[in-house]
Amino acid sequence: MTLETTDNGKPPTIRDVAALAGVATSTVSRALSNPGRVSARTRERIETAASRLNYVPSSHARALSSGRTGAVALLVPDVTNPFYFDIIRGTQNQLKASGYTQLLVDTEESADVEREALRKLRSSSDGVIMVASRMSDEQLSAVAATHPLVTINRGVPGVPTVIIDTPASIGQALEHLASLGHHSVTYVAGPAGSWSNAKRMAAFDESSSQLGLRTVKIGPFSPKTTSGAVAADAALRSGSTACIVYNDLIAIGMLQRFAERGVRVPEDVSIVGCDDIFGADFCNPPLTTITAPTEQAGRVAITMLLGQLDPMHRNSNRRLAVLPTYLTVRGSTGPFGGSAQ
Amino acid sequence: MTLETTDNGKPPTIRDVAALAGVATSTVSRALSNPGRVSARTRERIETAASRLNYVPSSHARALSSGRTGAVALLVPDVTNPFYFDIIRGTQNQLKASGYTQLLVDTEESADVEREALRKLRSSSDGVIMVASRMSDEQLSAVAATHPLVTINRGVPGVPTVIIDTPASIGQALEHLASLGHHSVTYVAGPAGSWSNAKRMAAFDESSSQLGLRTVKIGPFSPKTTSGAVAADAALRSGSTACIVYNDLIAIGMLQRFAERGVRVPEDVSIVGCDDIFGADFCNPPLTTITAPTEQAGRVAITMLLGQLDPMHRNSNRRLAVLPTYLTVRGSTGPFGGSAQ
DNA sequence: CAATTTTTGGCAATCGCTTGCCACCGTGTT
DNA sequence: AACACGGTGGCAAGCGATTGCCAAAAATTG
Repeated sequence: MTLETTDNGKPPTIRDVAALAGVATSTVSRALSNPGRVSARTRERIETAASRLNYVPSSHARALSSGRTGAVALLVPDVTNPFYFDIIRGTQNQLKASGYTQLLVDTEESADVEREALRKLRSSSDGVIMVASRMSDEQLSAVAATHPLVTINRGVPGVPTVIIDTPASIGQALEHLASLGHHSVTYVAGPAGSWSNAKRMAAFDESSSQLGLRTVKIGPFSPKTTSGAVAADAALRSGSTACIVYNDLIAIGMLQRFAERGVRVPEDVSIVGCDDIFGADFCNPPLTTITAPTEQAGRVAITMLLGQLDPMHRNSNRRLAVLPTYLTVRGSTGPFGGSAQ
Repeated sequence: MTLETTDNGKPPTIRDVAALAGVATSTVSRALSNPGRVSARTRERIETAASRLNYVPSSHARALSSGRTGAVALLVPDVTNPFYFDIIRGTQNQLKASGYTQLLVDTEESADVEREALRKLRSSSDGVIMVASRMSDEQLSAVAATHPLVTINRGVPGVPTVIIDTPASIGQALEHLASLGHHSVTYVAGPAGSWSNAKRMAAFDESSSQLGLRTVKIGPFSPKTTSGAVAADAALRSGSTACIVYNDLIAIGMLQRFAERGVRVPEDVSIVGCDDIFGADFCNPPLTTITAPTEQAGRVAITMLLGQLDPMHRNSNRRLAVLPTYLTVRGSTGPFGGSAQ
């Protein structure tokens, strides 16, 4: 039941409200966005008028004159990668709670697309969250210098970042494998340009040498289940009895391939994934993986970004958040040969 | 390498470009958005100037004066439901191809949230796609009357719609079950307010009576894997040997519960899901399901919406698209007792 | 009760771009 | 030679808000 009293066909503007309330537009503007600035009586009159007209301020007009857009852009490498689902959900929720709108952009795992998107969005958003950006440190720093920016899973000196500390759990995963009796472990690498892949690989190298494990590395592979087939075949050829895989998507693809080839998991080969995405708990066998607090990452990133925007929160101005992860053991890891030890 | 020649600190405006090119702002505006309107020579000069300044028109200013926002809102009941992810991907891709921006909103499966979002977005988007809307027919018609709207999986008379015709394949699924020897089939219902649930249930009723199958209905259940446990227990109590489940999320949850309880699928009970979401192919056992062309649905919806917006395309003005589905048989269906027949 | 301070509300400029209307220019027509 | 006309480009009026500045009104003070 929309009663647009001033029904000239177009949606009501601030002027219509002002007229109905018998005040100037400036007063309406203040009453609505800066309550303390007008007396309670006038404010009330204005609010009544506004709701009678079902008035909604034009975000564009507001953006134009105030410079604030009320929107935050989220740049994600691939919207269909389940890993990002919960990040998107996290940012979405946190933004809505603060009255912001989310602009979602799929950057197709390309630095160029990221750059192009940034160019366009710079003027139409108050800030940007970039997830697993492929851009160079210099470029990201440059962006951060002119526009509020928070990165997720991409550390850049001087740029506020939230990091899901998957590498920290890789040691734990390797210990888990070692204690099951594995001596040789393969790292199945993700995309070449990926920062998190580099970090995971480095942690793998370090921990495995500490544990005295023999290691092999294969890849890079695209982070999709379809890469699993090649990865699985390569893993088999590597001669290791266990794999740590860049992410669950590839790991699940490998599981499928192993099933096809009659390779038993975990009797013939153990698999550890990363991220604990949707599906990791119900694939066959369920995947042992490093669980990541992805939704929290989204929320924290927004909190940090809003902190940059709103001078109120300037105090709580963290520049870095490192979120802990943990190993979730399921059915895809076990002793080689299947004998409990 | 950003060379903002007119570097006063702020991003360049159309005025800067005009000055550099030695023309009026109106000419710049036309050169950029209405190429035929200026001579080739001036246009070129302007384009050079614009790119030298790295000029990007302000979408807000443009929206304010022209009324066109270049944005389309996508209202989705739950951004973390994998079913919607390919829709999001589809709209995203199609929009980007047409130079539009996507505004993603999670409506939390609530008609109220939908209404509120619409109120806000009406002025900040050129059109809206609503997926599986919970609003009433009247409300949706009212929205469509004042704002370009396309619904997905929610038929409303007079409102352009794209429907994924899952009900059409339910008959096929029932035949499949009947031919495996099942005589009693349970429908595991989705949310009460859901249009697609109603349609699927109706198709289930009709086809099952045609096939002379005994039927039971249980539910409603929330479309999440976590509902699967209750649903599985209820299904067992129903005494049927097979289930058709509102969607794959619930179906996968049921699979997990059955495994916990030691109920074998498909020997003890057969399961058919709907949608063929991410995960349906690698759960245990892989799910027989009705495959839906979700990404295509997103693309088609955008095409229809853009058709409403752009007078150019007014001719290709379809009001309804029905996308066919098909049954994908995997491991979760089989003869009762496990004996091939 | 006059003087001073604090509130409250209005005026008008401004944000960056679009677009209707008009003027000018160079050709083509009669 | 006078006139008409299509092609170009400029002028200026918005679009719907915000906000600095100022004046009137109200509250406080001595």
